[in-house]
Amino acid sequence: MKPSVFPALDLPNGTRRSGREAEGRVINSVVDAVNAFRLKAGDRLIERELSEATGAGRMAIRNALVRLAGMGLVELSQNRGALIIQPDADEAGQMFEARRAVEEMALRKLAATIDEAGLGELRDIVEAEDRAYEKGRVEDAYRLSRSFHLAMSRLAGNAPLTRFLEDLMNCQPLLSPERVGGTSKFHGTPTHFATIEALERGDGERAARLNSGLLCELETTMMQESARKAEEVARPAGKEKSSRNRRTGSSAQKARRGLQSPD
Amino acid sequence: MKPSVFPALDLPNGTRRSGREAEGRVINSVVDAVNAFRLKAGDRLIERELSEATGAGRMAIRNALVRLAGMGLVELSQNRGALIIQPDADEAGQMFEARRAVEEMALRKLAATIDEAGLGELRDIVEAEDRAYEKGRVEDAYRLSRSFHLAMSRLAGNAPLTRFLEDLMNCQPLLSPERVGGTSKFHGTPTHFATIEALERGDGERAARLNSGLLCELETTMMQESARKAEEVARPAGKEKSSRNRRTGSSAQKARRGLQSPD
DNA sequence: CGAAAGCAAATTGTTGACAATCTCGCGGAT
DNA sequence: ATCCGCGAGATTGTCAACAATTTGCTTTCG
Repeated sequence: MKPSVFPALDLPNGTRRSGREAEGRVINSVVDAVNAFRLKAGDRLIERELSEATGAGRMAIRNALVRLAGMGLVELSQNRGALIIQPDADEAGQMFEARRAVEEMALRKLAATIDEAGLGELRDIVEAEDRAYEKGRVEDAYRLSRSFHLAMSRLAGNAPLTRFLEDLMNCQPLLSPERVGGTSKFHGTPTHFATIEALERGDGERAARLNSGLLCELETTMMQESARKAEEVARPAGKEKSSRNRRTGSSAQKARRGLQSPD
Repeated sequence: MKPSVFPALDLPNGTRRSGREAEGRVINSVVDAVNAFRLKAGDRLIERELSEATGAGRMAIRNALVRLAGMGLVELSQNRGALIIQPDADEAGQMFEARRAVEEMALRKLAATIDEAGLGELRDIVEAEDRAYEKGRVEDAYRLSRSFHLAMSRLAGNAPLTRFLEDLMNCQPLLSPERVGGTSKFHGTPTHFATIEALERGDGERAARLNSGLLCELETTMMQESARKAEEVARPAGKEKSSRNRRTGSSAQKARRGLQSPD
C-alpha cells in the first residue's frame, strides 16, 4: 500500500462525492499539502490519486484543478495534467514584491481604522504564535504567522486584496526548497509585536515599514536557502544545462510522496 | 431570431469545439461583452447560449465559467448557473482601492527602471487614445486607456500584480450602470501624458500621485453616476427593500440581451 | 554499449445520456 | 383579487464509457 501525500481524511458516511462541497475539499487538500511541504514544486497532481484521497468524483477534481490554476498554485498543460508551479528566482521575487505592496497598503489603511477588537485579535494570534515557537511547534507557528498576515489584510477591509494575498501566501512554500520561518534562523514574532504597537499608535507608516522589512528579510533568507540547495544539487551531478530542465525531465517528476528521492 | 449579446463570431471551418483554445474563446467573449457593456451586472450566463455564440462544447464552457469565477467576474451558484457579479458600492470602492495600491507600486518601481523603449510604448498608446477621444471613438479610447494602465504594470515587471490588475479592470464596467470615461465628463489623457513625463524624469512619487488622483476622480464620477441611476430607478417603483434583493429576484434576471427592460 | 523505434499501460480529454434542480406560468382555493 | 401549490419546460449537475495523448519500458539495431 503506497503512502499518500494527503492525510487519511476518512469520509464521514454521508459525504458527497461531488458538488461544490467536494470541490472545496480537493482544493483544501492540495493547499494543505503544499503548506505542509508534502507537495513540492513540480509535483504532478494525478486525478486518480486526488480522487482516492478526497473521495471526490472526477468532475469535482477537474473543477478544483481549474480553480487551483486560477489561484496560481498549479499549472495546467494539455494532455499532461496539473503540476505544482515551479517559480524561478525572478518569479519568486515578484511574488514577494506583490506581497509587500498588498500588505503595505493594508497596514497604512489599518492604522487609521482599526479598533480595540481588531487589535485584540491580532495580539491573540501573535501570542499564540510566540508560544508555538517557544515550544518548538513549527507547524503551528507557521500557520499562525500566516493567519497574522492574513488577518491584517482582512481587518483592513479589502476583500479582493485579501483574496489575492491568500493566493500569494499559498505559493510561498514553493519559493524555497525547505521550510523557512520555523527554524532558529528566522523568527517573526518580535516584528509582529512591534507592528501591532505601531498600529495601536496609529503610525501606519512605521507598521508598513516594519512589515516590509520583515518580508525582505524573509525573502533574503529563502533565496539564500534556495541558492545553497541548488549548489548542493549541482555539486554531485553537474551536467544539467539549466535548473528549468526538470520541467521536461521524466523520472524526476516521479519524486513525490513527501520524501524526495534524487537519483 | 433573437439578438445575441455576443458578436457573430463566424467560426473558421477548422475551429475546434473543445480544448484549451475553445475555453479561451469563451472567456474572451464574456470579457469583451462586459467591456462593451453588452453584459451587465446580474446577467445570467446560460451554457446553451454561450455554446451557440462561441461554438464551444459544454466542457469548454464549464471550464471557462470556473475560470471566470476565479477571475472574480462571475459568480457561480449551485444548480443556478453563472451570474455576472453585482458589486455594491462598498465592493466597488474596494476594487478601486486595490487598483490604486497595485498601480502605485508599479509606478514607483517603473520610474526607476523604465527605458526609452518603454516610454515610447506608453507614449504611443496615449497618443492613440488622445486621437480616439478627439474623433469621438469612445470604444477605442476606452480600450486604449485600459491598455495604458495595463502596460504600465506590465513594464514594471511584476506578472502576478499585472494579472490581478487585469482581473480588476475586467470588473470595472460593472461598477457603474453606464460607460464613464468616453463621455465629455471624464478625460484621462492629460493625466496620462503628465504621468509619462514624471516617469521620464524618474519621479515615481509624482507619477504614482497623478495616477492615484486620476483613479480617485474616476471613482467619484462613477459613484455619482451610480447614485443618479439608482435614484432614477427608485423614483417610479420605491418598494424594494434593498438593491441587493435583485439577486434573488426572478423576472428581473431575465433582463438580458443588451437592452434592459425594467418591468 | 548506446540510441532509436515501438509497444503497452497509465493518464487525461470528450461526448452523450440521464438525473437533479430550478423557473415560471397556470389553475384553484380562500 | 391574491396567494399558494403544482407541473411542464428549461437548465445545470453527474456519470460512465470511449477516444486521444503521453509516458516509461522493452526490444532491436548499429
